[in-house]
Amino acid sequence: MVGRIAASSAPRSADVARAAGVSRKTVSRVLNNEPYVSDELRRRVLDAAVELGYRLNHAARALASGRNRSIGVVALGTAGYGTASLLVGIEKAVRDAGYALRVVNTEDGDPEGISGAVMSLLEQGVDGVVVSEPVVEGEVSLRVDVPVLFLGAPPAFTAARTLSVGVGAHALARAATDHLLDLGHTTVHHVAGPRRWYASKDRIEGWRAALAARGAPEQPVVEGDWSPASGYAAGRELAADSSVTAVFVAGDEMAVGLIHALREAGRRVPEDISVVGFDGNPVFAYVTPPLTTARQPFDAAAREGIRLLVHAIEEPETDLPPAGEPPVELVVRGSTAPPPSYGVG
Amino acid sequence: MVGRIAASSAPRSADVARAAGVSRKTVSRVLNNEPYVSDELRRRVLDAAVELGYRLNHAARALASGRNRSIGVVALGTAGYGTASLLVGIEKAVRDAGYALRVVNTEDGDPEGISGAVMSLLEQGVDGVVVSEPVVEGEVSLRVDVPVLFLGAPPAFTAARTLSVGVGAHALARAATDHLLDLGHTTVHHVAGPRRWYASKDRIEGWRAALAARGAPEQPVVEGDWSPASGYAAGRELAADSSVTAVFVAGDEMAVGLIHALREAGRRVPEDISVVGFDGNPVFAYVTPPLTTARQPFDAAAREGIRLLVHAIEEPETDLPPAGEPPVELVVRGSTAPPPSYGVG
DNA sequence: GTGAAAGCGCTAACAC
DNA sequence: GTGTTAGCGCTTTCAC
Repeated sequence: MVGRIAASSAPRSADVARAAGVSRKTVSRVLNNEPYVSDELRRRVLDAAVELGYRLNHAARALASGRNRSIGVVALGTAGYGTASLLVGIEKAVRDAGYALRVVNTEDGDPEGISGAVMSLLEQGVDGVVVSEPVVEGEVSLRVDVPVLFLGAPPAFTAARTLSVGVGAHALARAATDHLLDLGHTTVHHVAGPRRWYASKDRIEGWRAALAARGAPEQPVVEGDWSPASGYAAGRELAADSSVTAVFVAGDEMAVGLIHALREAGRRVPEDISVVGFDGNPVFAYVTPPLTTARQPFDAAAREGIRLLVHAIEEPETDLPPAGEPPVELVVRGSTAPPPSYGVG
Repeated sequence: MVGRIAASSAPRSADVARAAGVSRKTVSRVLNNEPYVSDELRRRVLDAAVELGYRLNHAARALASGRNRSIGVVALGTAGYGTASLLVGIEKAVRDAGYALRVVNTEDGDPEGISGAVMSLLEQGVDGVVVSEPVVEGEVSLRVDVPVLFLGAPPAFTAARTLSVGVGAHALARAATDHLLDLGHTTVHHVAGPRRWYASKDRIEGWRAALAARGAPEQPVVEGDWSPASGYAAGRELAADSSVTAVFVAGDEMAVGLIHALREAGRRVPEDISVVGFDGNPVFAYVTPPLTTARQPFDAAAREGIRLLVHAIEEPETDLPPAGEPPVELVVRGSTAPPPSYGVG
């Protein structure tokens, strides 16, 4: 048998062990921060590893240990502020927890797409899965043996261990509607996202609850698709109805489109019609009029969700009580005002 | 030796082989779409795999074969439209190529942060790395034995095999400036991103080239940080200078902030001052005035970059000529107009 | 066309 | 505290 002469091949843990004059197992212990290694050996191993430019092979570790130290996320393939903010928050929380992140987008968060994405993540070997803003609850039943976190919605499919962390959308929608009602509007119209999205339903319900609590008349929901163009279309529709004085829109971008249509139709915002958006993208503080909006706690939700998920991965036995919902934050800017006085407009 | 009784443990390729009545190697061949397997056996193996709910173990495959079928991306940890669009494009291209995606963000794309991120990706076992919009060229020298693609900038560090795909920022900046000059403005001011970003430099140079080509006087660059707030600050500064009639801003969000400041200061856009943004976020078609902007070809750049990267991974021998730059796309909306007539304003 | 043996780089259980 | 022995589940020779 001829020895491998490949001088430039990457060093393995055996090389580090040899260089440090210890066994491979000791190297393994040091690399995994396990106890029962003398400080002296630990030093020697670490020095040797740096010296050789050694890099641990995660695949081998995963195969031998059964643990991957990685988390997979299923996200929506859009560059929208909400989706992107959530992903950034997830990545940071995952990295801080010492895990690697694998991402699979679904073009359209339907149950089949999501289950396919989860499947591919499972093949890749993840210790946990995050489903970011699943669109609908479905009867997809996957054999998933790792914990699954649903972010921004209740579980969208059955799995052995599911967790779920909301963004407080119901309370946020209610606060947005209450703000308009407090200003003196007799009722509030609502432009929602697509019905099949859980996020849409949640906001609709919050809006409805606020209306019901004040005995305000409920209005038919106008349905958009999150795009500014759909908000614009909704705006044209609502501008035609002279009784409209206040609108709660389920997304900032739709709200901007709506305001544009309203102004084109000669309706002033906020003098004639008040508008509240949803999300909290800071850039809309600089449009005319600056957009009043319900800020979603993307970061806090991601952090809290990953904390729960990692706990479920590392200590499957003990239940960790979820922390309370993050505070409701309504950002009042210039797109809301009291309704026009009767008999004056 | 007592057989494992764990009835619920996940099936392995040996189980599939047994169920199909073939050897493990044949299963492997079928799963990897290798030739020299009879259709009949192929069918039997596939059926058995589905029957047992078999899922391939990527870690084991990576360990045995040395290939991971995964690509790592180093991105900026921001939810901005540009970064997010690029990531969405990368994910889709990677998935279409049959690879898995691993993501590591850097809080701040400095050389140390990037090299740390690349290192962690390498440990995870990726076949290629994408560095999305690195901030600066640095003297970071990593021992990277897989191909590295720099997206939106030239190579930021040395590696064995580097590729780079631009977004045509220079040409885009030049087109934006030319548009303003064509309208009759005698010169164009520029609000840039942070100097240490490659993206900022590229745009500055395109702007400068356009000015120089017409013999237009060059103006000092105002530096922002991509945020709308920094655009607002730049707007206050520029509003104080009555000679300003046209501004090319290196990012849409800064442009929106700038316009807000201009209008607050009593300068009309576009009547008094024309503004062009950069990126192409569609929502800004719905603000007042609708923003004229240079649209970055995020998707095309990501697709082309990943095509090159995958080629470099799979056929390291042959060089693939990069396709031409994508077409320059200037979206003219309402924030630009001819300069105010002399003696009238 | 198909199968048997060996081993990828690491960690698990055990011995010392 | 430390080292030894056996695999993790797959793909790779190479024989048939």
